[in-house]
Amino acid sequence: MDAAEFHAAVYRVVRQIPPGKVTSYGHIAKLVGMPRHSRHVGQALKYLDPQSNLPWYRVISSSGQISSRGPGTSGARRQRDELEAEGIEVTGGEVGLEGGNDGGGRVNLRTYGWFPDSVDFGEVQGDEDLEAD
DNA sequence: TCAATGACACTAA
DNA sequence: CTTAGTGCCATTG
Repeated sequence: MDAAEFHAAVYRVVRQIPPGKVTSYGHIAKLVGMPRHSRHVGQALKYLDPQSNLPWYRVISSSGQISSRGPGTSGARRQRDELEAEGIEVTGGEVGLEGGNDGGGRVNLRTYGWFPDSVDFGEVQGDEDLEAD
């Protein structure tokens, strides 16, 4: 699979994330068939066009933590704002609480997490047996 | 080619 | 709850 295909696959999955829900880089990587490429999922999102209406903000780390794109960047701040706009509660990252805070907060995956075994943008794997929560 | 990097994940303490 | 360490692998200099 080429980088372009990988990116395209990531975009397809991200597009399936329902409003008010979030998922993790690792899970997306799993859905596209490359569970070890969690880091590259983030790369794909970074490489996408600003014009794209892709809900990249619904993708966070497996811990529910919004990735801090580094001090001086407003990416995390925007992401937190978008998530709150979707009705998602974001804890931490309160501006003004700590100096140099770029807005990195956290989302409760137990409430807003979206982790399907597969997505319906194409074919699915006949996986029926899974652990009960 | 080698070395360093990264919008990560997982386990242990 | 936190910090530290290890694994991961395409991309980049």
